[in-house]
Amino acid sequence: MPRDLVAKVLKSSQPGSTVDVRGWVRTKRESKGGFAFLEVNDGSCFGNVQVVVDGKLPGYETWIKEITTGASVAILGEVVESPGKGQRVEVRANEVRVLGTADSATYPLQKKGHSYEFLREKAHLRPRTNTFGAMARVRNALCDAIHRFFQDRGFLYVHTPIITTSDCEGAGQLFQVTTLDIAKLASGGRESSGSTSPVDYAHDFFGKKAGLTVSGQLEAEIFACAVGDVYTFGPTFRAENSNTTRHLSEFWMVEPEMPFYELEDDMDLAESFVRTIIKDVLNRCPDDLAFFNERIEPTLLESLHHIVEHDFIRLTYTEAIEILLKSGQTFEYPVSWGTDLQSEHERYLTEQHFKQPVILTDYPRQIKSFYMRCNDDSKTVRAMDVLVPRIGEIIGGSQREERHDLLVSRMQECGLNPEDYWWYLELRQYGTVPHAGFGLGLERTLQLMTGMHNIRDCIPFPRAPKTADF
RNA sequence: UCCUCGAUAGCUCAAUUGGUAGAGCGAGCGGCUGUUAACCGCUAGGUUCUAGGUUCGAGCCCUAGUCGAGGAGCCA
Repeated sequence: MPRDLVAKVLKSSQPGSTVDVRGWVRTKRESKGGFAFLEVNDGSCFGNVQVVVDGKLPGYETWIKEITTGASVAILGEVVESPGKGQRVEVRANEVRVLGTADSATYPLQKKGHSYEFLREKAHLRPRTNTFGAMARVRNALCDAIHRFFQDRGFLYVHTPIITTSDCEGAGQLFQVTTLDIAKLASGGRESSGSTSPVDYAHDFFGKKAGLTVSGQLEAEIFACAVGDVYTFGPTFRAENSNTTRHLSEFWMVEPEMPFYELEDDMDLAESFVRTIIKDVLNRCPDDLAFFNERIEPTLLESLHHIVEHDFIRLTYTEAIEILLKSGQTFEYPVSWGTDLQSEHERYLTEQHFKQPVILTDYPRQIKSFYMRCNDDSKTVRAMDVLVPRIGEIIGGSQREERHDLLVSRMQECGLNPEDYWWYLELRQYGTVPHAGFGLGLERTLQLMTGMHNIRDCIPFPRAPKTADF
C-alpha cells in the first residue's frame, strides 16, 4: 500500500508534494463558507494531519455529511504550508473518499475526554484515542529497546514453555490447563476408570496436572547453563484474585539468566538495563511521552530523566529496615526484621528517603524463594529487588543456589518435594556454575514510562479477575 | 480475598429532610467563522445497576446480589 504515513507528512513532507493519506477522522470543523477542516490520524505518530477540503470538490455536499468523528477516509492531496497556527504543513485535498462511516449518534468515542473505566469497556476502539495510541507506540518502543539491549550484549532469546507441569517456585496460583470434561465431573461423572478419586490426571491431556506458566526462570536456567547469557520475553499467568492497579492475570515478563554471574553482576546488569531502555524510549517517543507528561503525570519526564542520569541506591534489606525504624514515620504495618516490606515501606524509601530507584539485597531467607543462594550468615539469601518511585517493585532477581545439597535442603525447608525438581537439581549435579538472573514486569515498566495509574491501561487487552473480554 | 466508596441521559456528573428527574459535553437541525477541545441558538434524549422490602409516596431508607473504582494482601 503506497500510502503516506501521517508521521512522514508532518515531519518531512515538503510543500508541493502530492500525498495519499489514509486514516481515521478525529474531528471535523465544517464551514458553511464552503470548506471544512479534517483532523486525520493513522496511528503512525501522536499528531493528526489537518486536511483542508474545498467545498467545490465533486460531491462535497454529499460526502462531507458522511465524514464524522471515527470515519475512515482516503485523502489524495497536496502538501502546503499552513497559514494557521498549530501545524507546519497541512494537506489540501484534491480527492476525498469515505472508506467507512461512523454513525455519530452511536459511535462511542467523542471529541471530549473519556474516563479510563469507560474506555476499558471499549477496548476495540480505545486504540483510536490519543492515550492508547501513545501507549501502543511506547509499548512497542519499549519492547524493541528490551530486545536491542540484550541482542547488543550477545544474549540469546530463548522461548520457554507457556504450558507447564511444574508449579515453579511454588509461588503464584496456576491457571489449570485441562481437556477433562469439567461439566461431567461436576455432575458426578468419572474421568478415570477404576479410581476412587473423581479426577485422575493420568487421563488428562498431558498425563499429569498442567497449568499456564508463572515464570520461565527455571527453564531459562537450563539454557543459561548451556549456551551462556539468555533471556526470555513472553506472557506469564497468575490466577491470583488480585484486584489492584498493579496486577494482571496475564502479563509480559522479561527474564534474563546469566551463567558465571554473582549478585553484584546481576545488579549491574539490572540497573544498566532499566536505565538504557528508559533512555531509548525517551529518545524514540518524545511526542507520546510529552502527552503523558502533560495529561497524566506532570512529574513524568523529570522523573524518567532523573532515573537515566543517576546511579541507583544499593543497600541491604537489613540496612533498609534500620532506615525505616529510624524514620520517625508511623506506618500502618510495623517494621521488623524478618517480615517482608509493605508497599508503604517501599514507597517511603523510593519516594521520600532516597527519591530515586533503590536496589535492596540480602533478604531474610524465610520470605524468599527456594532457589535463591544462601548467604554464609545462614539468615539471608542473595536476592535483589529493584524498587522505583510510584510503582514499587519492577524487578525481582537473585543469584541462584548452585550447590546441590544446599538446594535440596532449601527445597525441603520450603515444603517442596525435591523429586519434582529432579531436572533442576541435575543442573547442580553435572557441571554446576554460579549464575543469576532477574525478572522485569513489562506493564509495570510501562506504568513507570507513561505515568498511567492503572496497569490495565498499559496492556491492549487486560486480563484480571472477572475481566477477559475482547 | 479484605476495607472504603460508587452505579442517574451516549459521556462526565448534580438532585436539600423521602415529595413531578437536572446541567455541561456529545448528537440532530439552523446560524457564523482559515478553523484547530471552534463559537452561538433551538430540539430530541431516562424502566435512576438487578431482585426484594419499608412507606400514602423511594434516585434517596433497609436486605441480598452484580459490576466498577481506590487502598491492602499476594507479587512482576
